[in-house]
Amino acid sequence: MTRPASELLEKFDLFADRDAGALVAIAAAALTRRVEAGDAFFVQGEPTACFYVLSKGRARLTQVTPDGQQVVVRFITPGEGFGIVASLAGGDYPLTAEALEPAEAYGWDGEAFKGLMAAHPELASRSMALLASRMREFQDRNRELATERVERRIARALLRLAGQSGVRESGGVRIDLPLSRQDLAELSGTTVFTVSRLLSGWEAAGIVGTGRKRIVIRRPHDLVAIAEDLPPATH
Amino acid sequence: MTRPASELLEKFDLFADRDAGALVAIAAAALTRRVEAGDAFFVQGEPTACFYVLSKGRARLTQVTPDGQQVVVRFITPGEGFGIVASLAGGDYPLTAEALEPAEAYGWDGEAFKGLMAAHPELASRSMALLASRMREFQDRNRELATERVERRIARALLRLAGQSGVRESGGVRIDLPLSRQDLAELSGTTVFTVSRLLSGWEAAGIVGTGRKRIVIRRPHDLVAIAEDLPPATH
DNA sequence: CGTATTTTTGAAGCGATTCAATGGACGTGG
DNA sequence: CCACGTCCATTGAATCGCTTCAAAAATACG
Repeated sequence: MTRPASELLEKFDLFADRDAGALVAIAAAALTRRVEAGDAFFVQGEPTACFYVLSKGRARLTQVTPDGQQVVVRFITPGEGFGIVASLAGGDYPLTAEALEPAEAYGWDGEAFKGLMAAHPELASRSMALLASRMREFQDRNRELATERVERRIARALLRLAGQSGVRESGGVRIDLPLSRQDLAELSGTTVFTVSRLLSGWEAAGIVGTGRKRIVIRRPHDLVAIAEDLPPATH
Repeated sequence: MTRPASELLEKFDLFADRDAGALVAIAAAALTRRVEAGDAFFVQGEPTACFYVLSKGRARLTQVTPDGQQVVVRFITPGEGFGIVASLAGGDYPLTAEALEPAEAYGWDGEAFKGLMAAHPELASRSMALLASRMREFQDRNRELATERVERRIARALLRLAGQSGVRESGGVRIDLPLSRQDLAELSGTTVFTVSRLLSGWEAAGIVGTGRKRIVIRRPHDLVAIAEDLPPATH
């Protein structure tokens, strides 16, 4: 277990604006953890240990229902935290954090993190703002799941992913994640089949380009039109 | 704007275990607000002002989509807080808090609340634990909306409401809220019609008793069986 | 007692799922 | 480098759960 250099922490939203002393203290309490592609930082149901901030790689948060159905909660890219809810509420991890590629994260023991927040109130307030913004995401997704049709939900999911992990590329924005149709289905509450059908349609219309675990948004505007249920723009 | 007596605050989870001095300071920063049945503490889209804890009455948190569809986010009973997310994340209120009966709440200005949390770290940690547990609720509801059928979702919604506002009564547990079929539909992501049909069926089976804005759970066990998709118990 | 709101019920239709089977991409080992 | 096995993606056809719309019944309220 090595410790991250305090300078590395500055890059992360959660620790931004902290003074050097605070960063050193935060870094001193951290541990570094490396995980292979396919392995998990933590698994749903095991007792809560750490809160993490991803430094390298990508991860996927999933939840499985008692009867084995899986839901993708969100994807994590470097700089984002995961396991916050668990480390604050205690109990067991409510979800699984799996590395999609070789990944590395800094972790803090629940108690250590609480101690740090007590010592650095600004850290506490940032954590709460982070939690609050995640709450909004969830509220929005809830509303979407409750009121919108699959097509719009998938369009929205793609746009969100593009915002989070999109990279500009010749002819569009590529979603820089190993994103299968299955993932997309579990993210938007539908089935692989429906996702496949819709993406095929969009590809034929030139709105997206697809490949195995690969999606490029060629006409973001048209995708927004679908997400917002606007009349499709004429070309 | 009167101020609540500090003794009154003790009853609330959020302020439990605070010492007398802290309670006095918290009470001093509070304002009391009374609202008529049907009126709102705040409306979705208006700039964030206060975080509230309900002291009397019932309230309902709703969100409307851009195209006018409404979703019920949750019901609030005395002792529960609302507007937390907004007061921490800032910006506009993401939802509307409407009183279902004459209601009263203690409120704290966003800045004041942050100040109190800085001064009383235990309050901050409780707030975070509260946020975290709300997060879990949302995650769960998300998963349900994504994977379960309407019947199970409604059964779950009823059980949750019974846990929150249930009162024992001859022949079952009554949900002590003015709960319309419409509310239940907007809470579980379906239509009034489907809710009405299912409740009629359950009533015929003796699982629930219904009335206008009134629901009594007569056989909680059977409702759990539906929620968990177990084989129905034989009688 | 009349009006407004809430609830129920029926019939028709569709969006999305389910299941089965095929097709294509990738990586690995010979 | 090709051949194989595995995983991922596609497509079609059948089905069903739920919604939609229309209309009537029940309940509460002034």
